[in-house]
Amino acid sequence: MSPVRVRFAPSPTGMLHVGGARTALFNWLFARHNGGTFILRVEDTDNERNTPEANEAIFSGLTWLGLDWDEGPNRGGSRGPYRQSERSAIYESYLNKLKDAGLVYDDAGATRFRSPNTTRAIPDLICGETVFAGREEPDMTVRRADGSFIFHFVNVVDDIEMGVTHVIRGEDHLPNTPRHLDLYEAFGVTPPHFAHIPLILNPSGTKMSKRDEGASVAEYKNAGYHPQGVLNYLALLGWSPKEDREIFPTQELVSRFTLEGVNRGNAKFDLEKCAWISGQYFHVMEPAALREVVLPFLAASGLTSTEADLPDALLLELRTKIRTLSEAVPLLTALLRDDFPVDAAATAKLRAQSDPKPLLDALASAFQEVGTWQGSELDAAIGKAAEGLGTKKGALMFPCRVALTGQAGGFGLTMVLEQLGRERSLERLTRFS
RNA sequence: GACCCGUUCGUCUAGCGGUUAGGACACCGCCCUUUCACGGCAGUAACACGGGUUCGAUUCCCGUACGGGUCGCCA
Repeated sequence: MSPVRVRFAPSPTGMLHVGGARTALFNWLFARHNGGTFILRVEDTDNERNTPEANEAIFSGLTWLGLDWDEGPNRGGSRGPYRQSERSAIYESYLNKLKDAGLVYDDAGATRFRSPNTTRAIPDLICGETVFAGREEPDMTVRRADGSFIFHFVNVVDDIEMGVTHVIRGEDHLPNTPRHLDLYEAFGVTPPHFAHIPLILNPSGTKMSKRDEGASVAEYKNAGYHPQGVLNYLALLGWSPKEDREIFPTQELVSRFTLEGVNRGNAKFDLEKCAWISGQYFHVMEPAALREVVLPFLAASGLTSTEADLPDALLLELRTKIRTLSEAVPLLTALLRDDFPVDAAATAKLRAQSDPKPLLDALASAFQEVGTWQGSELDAAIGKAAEGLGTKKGALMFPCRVALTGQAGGFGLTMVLEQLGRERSLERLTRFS
C-alpha cells in the first residue's frame, strides 16, 4: 500500500470549530498511526472569508491541540502552495482538461460541468458501501462568473495534486461524494479511499453551529481547559478504543487509532464530560508544569503574582480542585489579594446559622497562641477553640473559611491558614463582621 | 419533498446469536475528611416499534417511527 497521505481542509471562517477540530484529529491520528503525512490545506476560495485573522484562528487552534501538520501553510511541502487562493494556475490547467474533453460549457459567465449523473457506489470505510442511484441534479458549477472556482472542483483537483490517499471528512460530505467521483472519472484518476465520520451534534440534537457553547476551540483555550484533555475527549466522541477506560494520552490515541473503531452514529456534545477529562489531566500535573500554565492565567485576570506565591504544596492541592485553569483564579484570588471578593450566598448562609462573631473571636485568640504557624498546630488550635466554646471543631471551620476567603469552598482550611500566614489570617478573622 | 446515513441508560460508549446488557460523565447515597475537594464503595437509569430468520435475538434481514445530513455561482 502506498504511504498514507491525508489532509484537513478547513475554510477560514474565523474560528476553528470543534467539529473541524475532530475531523483534523481523526486525520492526524490516522496519519500518525500509519506513519503517513498530514496535510493542512486552507480552502479559501471564497474571498470574503479569507482574512489573516481567520487563517490564524485555524493555525492557533490546531497548534494548541498539538496537531502539527507535515505539509501546509507556514510549513511548506513539495505539493504546495497550500492555500487555494494561490493555486489558480493549477485549477486553470485542470479546467482546460475538461474543456478539451468537451465536458464543460458556459452558462451566464459561469462554467458548468456536464454531470453524468450515473449511479455511484461509494465503498466508504466507515459507512460501508453506499449507493447513490442515478440523480437528476443540475450540472454542477465549477467556476463562478467572477473567475473564482467552486469547492467541489478545487477540492478534487487538490486531492489529486496532493496525492491524498484517504479522504476522512464529516458525514455531511457523503452526499457530495458522487459528484466528486464524476470529476475523478472525468480526469481519469482513481479516486482515494473515503471515510465519512459522523457529526457532532449540540445538546439539543442538531448539527453543532458556531453559536453553540463550546463550538470554538478558542473557547477551550481561553477557559484554560487542558489541551490534551480536550483532545482526549474529542477522540472519544465518535471513536472508541473499546476498553473501559477514559483517559488516553495523545501518544496512546495514536497507537490505538483505527478507522474500524469509528462509530456510525452522530454524537451529542457534552461539555461536562469534556471538563471532567480536562480535570483528570490537571489532577496528575506536576507542580512546576501547573505553575507555568497557571501564572499567565492569573496575570490575564489582573492578578499580579510571582512564583513564590505558588509553592509546590499549594499547587499539589490546587491540581485536585480544578478542571480548567479559569477555575483556579477565584481560588487563588482569595489567597493572593486582600481585597478578595466575598460570595454573598456564603455569608448569608453563615449568618443564617448563628452569629459568627463569637466563633471568630475564639478562633482568633486560639490562633494567637500558636507557636509555629503550621498545619498540625493550627489544627490543634481550632480544636482548642471549639473546646472552649463547647462545640464541635467542624462547626468552626465553615465560619473560619468564609471569613478568610469569602467563599464556601476552596482549599483545605489549614492550607488557607498556612498560605495566608499569621498576620493576614488574624486580620481577616477580626475584620469580618 | 427526494436521496443518503443513523437508532443500547439523560449523555459518550462496550457488546459483533445464548451476558445478572459492562464502563464513563451527570445524578443520588455511604465511607474517608471534625472543613472544601480528591479518592473509594454502592445505587437509580438503556437495547425505538412491528414483522421475519433461528432452538434462541440487543446482535442477522425487511418494514415503520424517530433523529441527523445533503440537495448553491457556501465550504
